Amino acid sequence: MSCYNERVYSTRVQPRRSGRPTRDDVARIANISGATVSRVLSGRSDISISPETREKVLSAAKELGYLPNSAARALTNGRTGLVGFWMSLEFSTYRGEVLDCMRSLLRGTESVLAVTDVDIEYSSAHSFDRALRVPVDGIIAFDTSASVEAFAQQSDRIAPMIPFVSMGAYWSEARSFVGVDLRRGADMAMDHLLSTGRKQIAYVAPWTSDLIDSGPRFDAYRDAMEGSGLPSQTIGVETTTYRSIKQVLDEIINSRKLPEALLCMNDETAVTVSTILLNHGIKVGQEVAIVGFNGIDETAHCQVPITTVKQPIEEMCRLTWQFLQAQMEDPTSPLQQRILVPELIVRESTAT
Amino acid sequence: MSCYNERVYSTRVQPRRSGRPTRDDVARIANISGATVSRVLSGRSDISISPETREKVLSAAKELGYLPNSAARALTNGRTGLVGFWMSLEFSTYRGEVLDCMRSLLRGTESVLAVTDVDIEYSSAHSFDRALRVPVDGIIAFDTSASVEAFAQQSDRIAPMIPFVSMGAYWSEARSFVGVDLRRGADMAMDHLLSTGRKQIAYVAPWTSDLIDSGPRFDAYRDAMEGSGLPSQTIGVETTTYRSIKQVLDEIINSRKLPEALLCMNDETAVTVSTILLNHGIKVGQEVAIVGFNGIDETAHCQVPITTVKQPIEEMCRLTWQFLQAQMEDPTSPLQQRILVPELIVRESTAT
DNA sequence: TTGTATGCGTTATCAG
DNA sequence: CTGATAACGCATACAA
Repeated sequence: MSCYNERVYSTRVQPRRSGRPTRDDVARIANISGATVSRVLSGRSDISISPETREKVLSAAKELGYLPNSAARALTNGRTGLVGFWMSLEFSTYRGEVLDCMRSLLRGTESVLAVTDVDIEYSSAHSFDRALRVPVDGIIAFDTSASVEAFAQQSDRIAPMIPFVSMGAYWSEARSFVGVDLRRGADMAMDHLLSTGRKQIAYVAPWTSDLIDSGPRFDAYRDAMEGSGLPSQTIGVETTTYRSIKQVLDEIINSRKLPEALLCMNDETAVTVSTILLNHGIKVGQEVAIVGFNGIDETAHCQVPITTVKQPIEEMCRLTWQFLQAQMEDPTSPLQQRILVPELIVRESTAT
Repeated sequence: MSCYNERVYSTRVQPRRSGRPTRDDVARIANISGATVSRVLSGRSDISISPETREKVLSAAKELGYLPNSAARALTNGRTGLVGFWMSLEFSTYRGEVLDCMRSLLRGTESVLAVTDVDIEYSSAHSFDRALRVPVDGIIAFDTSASVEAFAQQSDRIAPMIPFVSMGAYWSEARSFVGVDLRRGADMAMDHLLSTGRKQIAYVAPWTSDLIDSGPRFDAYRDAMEGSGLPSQTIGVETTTYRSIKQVLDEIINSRKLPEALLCMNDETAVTVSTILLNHGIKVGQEVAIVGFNGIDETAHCQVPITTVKQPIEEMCRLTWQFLQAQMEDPTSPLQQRILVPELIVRESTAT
């Protein structure tokens, strides 16, 4: 390159150098080549390094507080060691239990879980784009209906390249998944309520969500009621907080229109409903039956233990991780799809 | 370079190419340069592109299902747009509420939260290394004592380079933090118990954790008891599950050695303890006082509302994010440190 | 408006 | 055992 052709990149919009010390900074201090620094710091045992060199590198690295740049590493290696876990970070006990389980599974592994918020309420495209900013080797999408579809759609081509397994209540046939047949679970719950003689059964869900008039839980409810020639009744709550549920229930109770049974879209709601009824002196189980979904621990230990449709969390997570590992090892491996059936756990809240 | 000097890197151990289409693949299809593809896909409005070119690029990208490689982008830009959120993914309601709050804060931002499991039980160095594999622009460490220390130690040099704010009960003076003075909160709780005449007060925590004989909560308990000339009594539980708490309590109740008050290390434990006592027909509040920590919603709505030391979640998260943003904008900005005081919320469980 | 060339910080290959 | 260097995929300064 001739001297008059020197390029001077003086005015970059954004500084490229992060300011952090790099491998070559370490090399300079240690008076050896950058390649050797890499070798030492790679921590591989199949590479031989002279003790003095190793020492020089390590002390230089320590002095500088050097930390390898993970983006550069990822670019070179073609892999990051990260597994993206897409889920709604909106809090729920069930989600917490699932996260807990997944975390235990990955603990012994080389992979690191990077949990990303995929917001159900917001535009799926937006969440989707954001979640994809995390450089991962594979993705687990847990209970994120919108994103699964978006991903599957855009995925005509890209999908086969990124290891992806969806897990939970929603899935796309185009990709690998471990699904839970909530419809079946809800059917079991309705069978149970109807076969124990309940006729006035209402479905409880937030009217701000899709669950209020669609999805496997609602569908099962509606079909069962119609199948028995009974009228449906939906109780919409603002949110699943104590306050807003109480507001709705108080009104119903005061107007003496409380049904014989309440099918709640999740356990938290069921527990709260139960508490409120009990505070009104209503006998949960005898007077009013309550059923929840997911099977969180609390349903077993609250004042009146609650009947619930328990998700097979452990098996779901285990299979998902297994499927994803297979795909990460061989991206061309065939799709793996499995549907699990939840379990109806009958407790006092639906006693006769 | 002369022809006899051609290097042929034919046999790489690991394939470098991920197999996914790259920017230049798109360029080839569209018959234009890679730079232009970048320009189109950057979505910047201050760059002028001819309509036909844009169209060509977009359709080629779509055809290939092209997705930019985030690692490469990060390397070039010097930033990833990710914020690392370090926390224990071991489930607890309090952690869930904090996560929920943080997520809301970042929702409107350009930044994406990448939640990483930092396991308290395991070697801090291990967790630490794993968490650092995520390429982030800044780090929030929530209630992760070991990692904060490890980071601060290693941080003599590196620390100033990576924006880092710790949040919650643990912090290092060497870095920015938003702390919560749990000691003060626990002092308030003990004052309350003692001033309402309780003398036999026990401290409840898992004996498998450090909390059983150290930390702000235990220290406050011990000091208050000693200060009043009262004997300390620690009740160690295996875990904070219903089963293991019940096992311990049953024994104590049967041997008629139940204290007048129980200071529980967290709300979940307090709620469970309360439930168990109530099932034994023991009047919570009158016969036995119960205090929890953190201030989760449930304490307000359970059978007997529980007195608790409430964490200032919202303010804590807001300040932390504010501090981190400042550091990310200007890495040389001075440390920001703040300590918040929790609030004692008195409820029926400590009624006289 | 578009193409060419450079560098981001690594790792792995090849030549000493 | 160590040093030089070619990629990895992208964004931008510069030239055209």
